[in-house]
Amino acid sequence: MTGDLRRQLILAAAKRCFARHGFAGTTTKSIAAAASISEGLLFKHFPSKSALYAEILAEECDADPALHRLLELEPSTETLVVLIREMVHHFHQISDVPDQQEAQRLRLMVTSHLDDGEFARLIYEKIRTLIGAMFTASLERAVAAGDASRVGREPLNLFWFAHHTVLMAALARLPSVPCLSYGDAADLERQLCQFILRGIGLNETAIASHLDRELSPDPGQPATAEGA
Amino acid sequence: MTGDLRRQLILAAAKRCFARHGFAGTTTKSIAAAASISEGLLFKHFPSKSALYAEILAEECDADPALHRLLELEPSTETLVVLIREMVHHFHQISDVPDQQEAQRLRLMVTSHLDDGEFARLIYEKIRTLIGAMFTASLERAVAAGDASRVGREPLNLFWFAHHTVLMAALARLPSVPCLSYGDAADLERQLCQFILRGIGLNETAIASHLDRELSPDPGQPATAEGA
DNA sequence: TTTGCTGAGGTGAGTGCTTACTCACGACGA
DNA sequence: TCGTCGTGAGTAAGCACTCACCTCAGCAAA
Repeated sequence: MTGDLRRQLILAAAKRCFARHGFAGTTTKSIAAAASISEGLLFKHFPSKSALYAEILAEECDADPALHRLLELEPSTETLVVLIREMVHHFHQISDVPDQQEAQRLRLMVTSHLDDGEFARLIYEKIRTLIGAMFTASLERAVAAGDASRVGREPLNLFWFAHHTVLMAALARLPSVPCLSYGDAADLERQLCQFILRGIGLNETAIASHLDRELSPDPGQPATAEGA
Repeated sequence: MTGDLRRQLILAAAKRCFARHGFAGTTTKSIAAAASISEGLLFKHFPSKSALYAEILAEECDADPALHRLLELEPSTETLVVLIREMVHHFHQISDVPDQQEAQRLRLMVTSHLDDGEFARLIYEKIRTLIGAMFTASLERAVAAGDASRVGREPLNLFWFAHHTVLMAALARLPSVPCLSYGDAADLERQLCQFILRGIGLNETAIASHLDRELSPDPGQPATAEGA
């Protein structure tokens, strides 16, 4: 077993532990067990539990490459709808596939809010630089095209509101027994999309035409709409 | 010092500790210090750390009495707007007043989502029984009055979406350095209200008329719109 | 081929410290 | 002289972290 591979295995195991039990709730013993090694070896690779945790957080800061596909689209009402739809789908699927990469990222993100918020700030900033411009530009176009009404002087806030909604909805479905039993859960993604699109100012006709246009089942691996 | 009073002081101190550092991150020593007593006395009042934690969670399940004021209103578009406005205000103020009762409740709520979700389910259920009917009835009236368009077969989901949005917005502002720097933060409450009211289907004219109607600064202690 | 050395991968029994929790005992009002 | 309030020095277990030691491929001299 080469050192670098072992290192990656430890990081993966530790991420699972930290995501599920938080920093204080995770013991180095449990990490070592999850990685199927001795505690001694763990400390050969990482100087301390904190250093290991810090490295996981830093690693998670790297943005999702699948996201970049969205950024090549032309700003438009259509793009706006796609953006929201992908974002909703991305968060929605987190709780469907258990113990998955993205679920861990969500947990780390939420944990950070309860802590000093440092990690969350980094992620938010990364999201902002990646999709902020695309979102506001698309909203501008939508307003110009008569698809949306202009709302307030801070269109980016609308994006964050949307992000809040889907993140919290995903969090509520995270425990093995979901915290909330939505009525008509099968249609949940669509309801979320409609709520958000109306919220950011799109009118009913624009929503109806653009949201229905793409009822194609997701082709292969759909782009995720952001990073946490 | 009477036993029952001491008990309450311990509970209050422990709630602060648990809310800030989580269950695993809190030591009985720190709780005793926060309550200005010895560890020994702590265990005279509570058989274990877990029992103390459980009692705090159970206590938090009791609904907010201030909420009941809202429930005496007649279901209407106006009531709907008031409900959302109060909910937004309630969550918004959490991060303004640091180390406050409601902030602890928010932390416990979020922590539960990362854990087994048991506590969160109880709270959600309590909220649902308290305001579910009022929300849906008001939305019905709004639709009937031409103030809102009917959206989907599950109006209650819309309420949860709204709840998600404000809860997450509050969470983002919880750390001493907020995770997000909203543009034009002074107007944030109003922007959130507009986002949500549009999201649940109210039309622009209804929002404009009802939201502006009550720009009166909150009279005394405003009712909080829910329990977490 | 054999031998001996090296250095990285890996272990498990420690280390001292902290944790949750206990207990013998003092203070004191009823 | 009780019983309640309260303490501080315990205890055993668990914690992050260390260290002496083992294994074994790789490699070069004999």
